[in-house]
Amino acid sequence: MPPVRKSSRATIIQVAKRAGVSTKTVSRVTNGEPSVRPDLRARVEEAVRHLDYHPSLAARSLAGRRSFLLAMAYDNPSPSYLLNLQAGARAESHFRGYRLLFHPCKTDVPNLAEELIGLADDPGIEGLVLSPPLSTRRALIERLRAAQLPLALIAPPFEGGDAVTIDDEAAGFAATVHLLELGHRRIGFICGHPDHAASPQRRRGYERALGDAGLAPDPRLIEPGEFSFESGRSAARTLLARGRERPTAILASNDDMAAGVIAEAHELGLTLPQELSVMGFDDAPLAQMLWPPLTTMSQPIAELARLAVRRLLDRLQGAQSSEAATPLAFHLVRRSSTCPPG
Amino acid sequence: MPPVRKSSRATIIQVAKRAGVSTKTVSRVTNGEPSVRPDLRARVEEAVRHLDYHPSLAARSLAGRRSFLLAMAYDNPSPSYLLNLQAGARAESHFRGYRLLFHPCKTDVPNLAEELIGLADDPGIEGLVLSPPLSTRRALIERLRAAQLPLALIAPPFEGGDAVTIDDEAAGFAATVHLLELGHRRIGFICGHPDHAASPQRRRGYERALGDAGLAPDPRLIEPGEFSFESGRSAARTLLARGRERPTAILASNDDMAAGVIAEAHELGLTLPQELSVMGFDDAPLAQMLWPPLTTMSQPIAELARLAVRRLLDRLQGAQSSEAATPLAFHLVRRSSTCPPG
DNA sequence: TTGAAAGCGCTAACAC
DNA sequence: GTGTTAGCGCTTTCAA
Repeated sequence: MPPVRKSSRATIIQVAKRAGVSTKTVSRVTNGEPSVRPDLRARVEEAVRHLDYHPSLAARSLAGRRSFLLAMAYDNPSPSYLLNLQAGARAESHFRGYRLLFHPCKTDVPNLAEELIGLADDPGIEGLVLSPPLSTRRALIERLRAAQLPLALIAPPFEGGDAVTIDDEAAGFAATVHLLELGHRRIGFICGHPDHAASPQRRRGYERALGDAGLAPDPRLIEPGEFSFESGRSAARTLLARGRERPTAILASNDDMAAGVIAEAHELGLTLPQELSVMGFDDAPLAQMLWPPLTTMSQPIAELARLAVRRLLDRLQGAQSSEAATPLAFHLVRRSSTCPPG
Repeated sequence: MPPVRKSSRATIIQVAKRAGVSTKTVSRVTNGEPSVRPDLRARVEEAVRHLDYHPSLAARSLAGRRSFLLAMAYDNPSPSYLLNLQAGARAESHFRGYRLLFHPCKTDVPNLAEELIGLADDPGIEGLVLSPPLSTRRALIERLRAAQLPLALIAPPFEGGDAVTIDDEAAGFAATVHLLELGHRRIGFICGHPDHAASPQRRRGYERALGDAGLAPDPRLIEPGEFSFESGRSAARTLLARGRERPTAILASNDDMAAGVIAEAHELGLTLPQELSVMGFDDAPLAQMLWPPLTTMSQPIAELARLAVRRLLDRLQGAQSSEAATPLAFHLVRRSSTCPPG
């Protein structure tokens, strides 16, 4: 089985010859090492351009004992969320000269840790990006850390130099303020998956906004959820069963659950948004496809993944920037699912 | 910048030593070449197991001048569709010992062909999987073929040994039959993107089903679309503007457009599904999050990608199975967005 | 059917 | 700051 496409590319030797330097100097230039005289560097760069030289990944890996490979593992939380994460992680990896492999997996398989550690051997990854819900499994993460696998955690529910998060409290606060400003006083809240860091934080923001408005949080207005459409729907069923006491607005911790609220409200024959305002988090494509279009808090998902990869690569390359990352910001996207209480 | 994780894995030499054979024999065994005496093969396999030997990708690539790398290029048609495609392609690649890189790109950048051809040099991919809408750009594909880049095309609108499709005509037929069986006679149809192979085929199925039921297709019941939510919505606006003449059911060529139809129907104050039945294609997660939940034709998207990769790899490895692939089947998923006309 | 030897293209270590 | 040399771990001749 011969290769179908022979590359016949220029090698480092040809570049060195043309530039009149040694191969080692070419290597130094292509690797961005500082100690090369500017004139030599320029000659090498000219030769590289002229010969359209691309260093062979295989040779670099073999000689340098590094794979230039990262993996991102996930257990699909939601297609659009995941795709955004992929895009951000890919962009940063690419920018830094790394390739990124995606590794879908199941959170609940018994030896997931071994499976992931195995990635360091078989494809030979240098580091692993873990996205929710994998990044929330404390035991898993401890196993991986013990195995010396460099990690980047996206939005985990605990601290660590390798974690990158979002300012969920502020987002929960801002979302609630939007509803308060519209005039709502009975605002229902549907929590996210309890394992996820965002969940308690968003709830804290909600409660703080209520407090600032002089309102005491009512436990009967707060329902658990799991980030799924179905969990949102059943939470809405409970919240809306309270007759005249029911909330005039519901804030769901993500768009999928908000879709569940909307479905349930339709089922109950409520007129939206007049009889019930609904909000979500994420600004997924879904938000625009619901009826009415969903007001939601948009989060910079791709940016989060990009940052996670950047920090991972920084650490891999020795820059000990181990202080925690500053949380990224959200913003409100107003659509038609919210209005003053009717 | 030293490697952070030194692998210190067993090499082919140690395996050869333990098995009492030459490295070449080990190589033959690990590559599944036939001409090795069973007893030697057994000894090698024992040694491989015992030493937990994994051949080094880098060394294999360098010596064998192959990268064991494939890429899949796409311009996000819809998150869940894409994720399914990714999953199928990944599964088959992995099964065959290949890694798969994802390459998101923009259909309309001027030198997309060069960008993709570049993938054969820089990461050094051996083959490229193209998914819609990239697989529909004839000029692009011709450039890539001319560059000798082995291709797999997912659902392109034209023939070719490297194309894998779905039986869209049958699907359009089956969907229409479902609506006819419910008793509908005025059935609107929203076409897919004109570039996409599926579009005319689904429409053909729709018209054939109508014909079989003794109905003449009415051009005023057929609207163009582009697979997007917005295009579905504006098509619905047109179709539903016909007063008493309006269709009692609308068949949209995908779920996103069906979501647009539903949004428009809600806007118009129609009661669904009694006053309007709606159907889509794909069975995306979205279908379950709409109100009412969407009846739709489910397609084996992951399977399609898997098949595309299989055929690509077969060709790369010399098996000239160049006859066209048999189209894959759909099936109907009944939910609540369709009912007898009321 | 099997093995010996010669690289694949690059980087590491060490000299200069 | 720069060059030389010896591999990295495998596959490929080609000979036996």
